[in-house]
Amino acid sequence: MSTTMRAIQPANSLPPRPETPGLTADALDFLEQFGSTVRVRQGHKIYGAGEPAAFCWKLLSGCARTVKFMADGRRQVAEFLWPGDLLGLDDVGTHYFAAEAVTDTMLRRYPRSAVEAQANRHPDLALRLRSLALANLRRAHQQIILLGRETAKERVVSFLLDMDDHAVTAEGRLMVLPMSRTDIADYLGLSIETVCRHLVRLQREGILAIRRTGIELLDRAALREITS
Amino acid sequence: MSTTMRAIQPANSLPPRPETPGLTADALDFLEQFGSTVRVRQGHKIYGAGEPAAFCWKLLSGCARTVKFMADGRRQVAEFLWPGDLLGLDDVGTHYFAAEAVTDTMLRRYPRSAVEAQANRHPDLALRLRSLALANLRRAHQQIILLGRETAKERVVSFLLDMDDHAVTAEGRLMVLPMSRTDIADYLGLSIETVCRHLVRLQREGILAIRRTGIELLDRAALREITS
DNA sequence: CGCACTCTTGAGCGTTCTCAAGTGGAGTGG
DNA sequence: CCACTCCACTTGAGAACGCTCAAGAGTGCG
Repeated sequence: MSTTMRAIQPANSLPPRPETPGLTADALDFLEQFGSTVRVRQGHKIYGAGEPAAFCWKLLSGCARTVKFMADGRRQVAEFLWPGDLLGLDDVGTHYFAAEAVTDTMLRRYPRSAVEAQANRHPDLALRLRSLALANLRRAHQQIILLGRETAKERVVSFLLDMDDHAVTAEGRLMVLPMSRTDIADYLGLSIETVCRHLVRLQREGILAIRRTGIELLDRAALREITS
Repeated sequence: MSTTMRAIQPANSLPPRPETPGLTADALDFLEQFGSTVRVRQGHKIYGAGEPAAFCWKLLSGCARTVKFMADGRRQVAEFLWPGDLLGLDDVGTHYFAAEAVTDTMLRRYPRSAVEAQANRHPDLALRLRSLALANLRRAHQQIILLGRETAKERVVSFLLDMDDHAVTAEGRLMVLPMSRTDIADYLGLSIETVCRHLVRLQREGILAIRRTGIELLDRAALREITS
């Protein structure tokens, strides 16, 4: 598979919506000796669907996505990745999803053979890897509920609240969304127009403001009310 | 979380649609000493959402489902479980989904503390647990694509092909579906009426026959064509 | 300034949903 | 054994939500 494993949960004021265990990266630190740093430019692939899962990756900077195409071109985005997140650990033989850079990214790449070998010798690393897989699984299950049973408006709001934990810029209020509307639509199982319209509708309700460079959340309580 | 971990992949003539690694249950065998056998009747809960994940379970016989309710009653079924499948292993602290018996079931129950303790000492068990988590993750990702980007007709057909691997009766052709239409609808993110209508439509096309006790697949090639 | 691209807006359509009624077994009690 | 009830499933009609197609607005870049 191609999703990701969230390695570090940043200590935000708002707790992240996916309730992940408090993981730190320390148990992975001694893998550093096997790592190499890679740069992937905006829009380019990190790894492809169907390719052997020879490496796993840690996102150092930028934003990435995991995607899968259907035969006729329909696309599903499974996850967005943020600095500190791990990619490619959830595929056994070959990658199920592809991974692509949403913005210019820097990554650290580790051979899977080294990871597996170390995991065999260090129970704490094995436990960490399992915890990461389970944290990913929980997020996948949350996405299943979102896609299976939430309305378009609820999906957009859920997305905004999720992004609120990740995409906040240093200068306060404005939430910068590095991904395109198309990415958001394919992540939420909607059309790009539906995403647009609901954002505009929320803006008219005074809940948010759409800016040139991002979105400003004006009434988080109202957003949380919508997702109930 | 509350989904399941598929322990054994039965050697069917048709390969199962989710490409899981070839797992056998042997590495879990020495947990048997900690297990106890439990019977859960049709419709009753095995464990509830939000409850501490104190046990994990192996389904010995019958069929089970993992479900989650939204505040207003909307329901999502995450998975159906079959004999040999493991439940409850994918939750860290508390169960995210609930698990319920679709039919009368027999289960084997293991304390998580014992599982964790053994996993710490036996790297092969730790690896097995991780493989199970990753197999579950892959199936969750397949469900995400189904829910995000497939049409109602495609979802119903995907479901039928999945069930074809599990629910086959000994007496040949008839596929017995132990779960209700409501379960199927909540699994596929559809309304019960939409599931019905598409089944009838497929029957009219001569692809299947709806029987009192189940469904007979008449043209599997046509079904596979639909999911492309 | 013009081109390319993303995002927004509009109109109309279609799939799916909701609400409602009807059907048919399975089980129960007379 | 036959009514009666209950429940799951099916079928129908109409509405609603989200999609498609199309055009327009805004932005960045050469």
